[in-house]
Amino acid sequence: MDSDNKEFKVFDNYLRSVGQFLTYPRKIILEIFLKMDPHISIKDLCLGVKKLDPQISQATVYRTMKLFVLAGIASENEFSDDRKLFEISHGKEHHDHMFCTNCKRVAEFHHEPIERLQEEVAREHFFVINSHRMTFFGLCSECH
Amino acid sequence: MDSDNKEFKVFDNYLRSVGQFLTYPRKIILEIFLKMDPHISIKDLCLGVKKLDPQISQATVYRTMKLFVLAGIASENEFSDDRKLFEISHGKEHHDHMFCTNCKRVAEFHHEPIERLQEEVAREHFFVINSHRMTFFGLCSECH
DNA sequence: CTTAGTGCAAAGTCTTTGCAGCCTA
DNA sequence: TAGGCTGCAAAGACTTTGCACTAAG
Repeated sequence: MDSDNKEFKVFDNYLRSVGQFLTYPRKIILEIFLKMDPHISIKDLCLGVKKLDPQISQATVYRTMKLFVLAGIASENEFSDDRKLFEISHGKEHHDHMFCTNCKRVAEFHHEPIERLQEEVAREHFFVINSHRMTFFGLCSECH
Repeated sequence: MDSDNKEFKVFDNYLRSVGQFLTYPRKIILEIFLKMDPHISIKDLCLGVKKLDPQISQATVYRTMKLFVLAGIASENEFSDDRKLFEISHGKEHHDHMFCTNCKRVAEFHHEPIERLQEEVAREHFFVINSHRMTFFGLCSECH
């Protein structure tokens, strides 16, 4: 496995910085996370992990995903009531999402002019933006 | 109570259209919903309802909020893991949100140029937008 | 009389946690 | 040896549902 790629290094560094370690289950979970669909539910992730090693418990997957978020390599986004998905966030430029309500697929996009306007609007309202989220809901090119 | 204002009418019409009725518990819940904080959690709503009539059950509040959403007078938005809030949506122009991560307050804004760009971006990606959501996370003017 | 609506409690779902044993520095 | 780490099962939080009863046309 490519356990020497950037996410593994970032995660390992994070763990060391808080006195923790890149253990075997954590490696497996990260490996699966990187390998599967880039927008994945914790349920599917658990399935993938179980398939590779049935020994690893769901509790560990939950605990590890929280660590991924803290380490900055993953983020979570709720697209609908029953679709809270994780995605890899490390090393990716900020982006927004288009969620197809038919096929449930998620596409990403980035649009600089909107980004600039968002900052401007926030400034106008004396709001200090830390992050923002924008999602389109509708039908992707294949579904309409 | 102002049970003849527009939300009551819209809700009543919706209910009739699906063969249901604007019952007493539904009236109370709508009254409280309109009266309390414009961005409210179901928990707080239940508290408000219980205060006015302890007889009304939580199950009815849950069931009624679903009806509000179907009727188009309410919408739900998740601002953080533990803050899923309902707001009145009927008769309001589309708007986006600024969520203060410190005081947890929600402010609304509308910005036409961004709206237009969003439509343009969607078109560029052959995505048919049905709705969209944009939220800023950060500190409001009072919190920084 | 018939259908919808309700409260209650039980059941679901998703997520977290306590704990005893295990592993690793 | 001292932490952290893990699986397991139990506990929690939130939401939905089955049911018997009530209400309304």
